[in-house]
Amino acid sequence: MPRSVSARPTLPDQDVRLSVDTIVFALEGEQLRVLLVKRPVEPFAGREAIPGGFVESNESLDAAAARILDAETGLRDVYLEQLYTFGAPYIALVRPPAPTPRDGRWVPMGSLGPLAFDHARILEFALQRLRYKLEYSPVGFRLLPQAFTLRGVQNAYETILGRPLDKRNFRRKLLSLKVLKPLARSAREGPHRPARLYRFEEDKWEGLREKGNVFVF
Amino acid sequence: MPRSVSARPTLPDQDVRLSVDTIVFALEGEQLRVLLVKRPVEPFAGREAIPGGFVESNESLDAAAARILDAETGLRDVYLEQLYTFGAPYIALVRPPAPTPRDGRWVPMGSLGPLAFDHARILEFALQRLRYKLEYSPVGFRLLPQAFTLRGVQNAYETILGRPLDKRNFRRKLLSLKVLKPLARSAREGPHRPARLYRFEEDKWEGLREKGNVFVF
DNA sequence: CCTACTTAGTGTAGAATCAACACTATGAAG
DNA sequence: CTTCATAGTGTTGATTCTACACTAAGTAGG
Repeated sequence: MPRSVSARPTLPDQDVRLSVDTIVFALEGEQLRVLLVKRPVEPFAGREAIPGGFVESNESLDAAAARILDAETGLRDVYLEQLYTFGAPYIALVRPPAPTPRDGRWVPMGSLGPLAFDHARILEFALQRLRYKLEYSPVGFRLLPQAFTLRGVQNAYETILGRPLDKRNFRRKLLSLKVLKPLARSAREGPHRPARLYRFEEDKWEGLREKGNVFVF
Repeated sequence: MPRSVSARPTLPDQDVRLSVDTIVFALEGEQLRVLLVKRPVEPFAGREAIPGGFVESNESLDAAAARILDAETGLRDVYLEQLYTFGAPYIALVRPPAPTPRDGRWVPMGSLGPLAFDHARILEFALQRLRYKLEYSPVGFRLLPQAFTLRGVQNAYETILGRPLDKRNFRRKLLSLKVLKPLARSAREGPHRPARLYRFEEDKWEGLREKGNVFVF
């Protein structure tokens, strides 16, 4: 299965090798300390760095992490955990109408068949990430058209989270963030009362987190 | 700088190559959909999979992700974000007394000098992770001795979070999780009233998240 | 044995936040 | 002008969070 690793970009061009870095924390009195080693070689010879090294062929990442940590610092038998379980780190979000892919097909998350590798687990994980991310970042709006209705946002959230949300509570909370700009035009679809359209104001979002503001449903 | 990538373990032994996988989400009506492609080659030929491919030498991960997505699905100009910013995915936690490393040295998080690569940013990120993780997982106890006092836990949390916590609120909340087992013995250090010792019960933690229980200070 | 010292350990009240809930307003279509 | 379907709006009770101060107990020293 794919694993999280890192490649040192400062390596010679020929063949990329994989490196694992390990951040070691310890508490000492009132301080949180981290273990650094001095690099004996270029690049950055002499600079302090997080312990890390290259994965050998046929070696698991877990094994490599343990081996390298031992080799570089002499530490062994410590609690070691992979910070992220999976290594395929890209998520893409597209706005509707979803483009028709030249190859591949769109599959509802609810009806996945058997997948290659451990891709099923990766997808599950990515969905989890997306859910968590909804709470503290504006990723949701990247899945919506530039102009959207409040109902549209709520639908998106409900779809992603997989549960219904209270309309009034949702609107109150969303609007209280003051990141949406009401547009002049309103949506006209169906023979019903059209809803107001909004636009997401990227810049207004900045600093919300610092102010302790979150967006949890 | 190191980047998040994944290695397909099913590759021939000789030289490991790097792959990037991209999960593409889109909303369609009431469904969250994901883009899958059929693998044309072994391993898992014919199986559906997340679009992904190998990074070329001298190619950045961002560039590789975009290139591969385009090549495999024809999608371009979508919002692409690296799920995790850094690729060094291991964090180790050691209990006091912190072992003396054969090489390297312990550095307080507060007084880091210049570091190799982008390790400063990685450390900052790891600390963030550790803080977040405190809230929903029992990692904190991995930094403490097997037997600890409530004050000890609070000190650890205060150190990691970098801010003082209310003693009574902290104890109430921690004990309400019912994951600590009081021990018979109590701590004897200093000429003062010794505090009760507790042990963390790993198994009691399981399922706390499901029950919607979190541990935020 | 008594006193002093220092940390352990405990409860409450007011504020803020969350969750549940139902009706009126408005535009389109016929 | 009536019908229909969705848009849009406040309040209340429950829960959770935060701020805050005193008594209890063990050790050490006289």
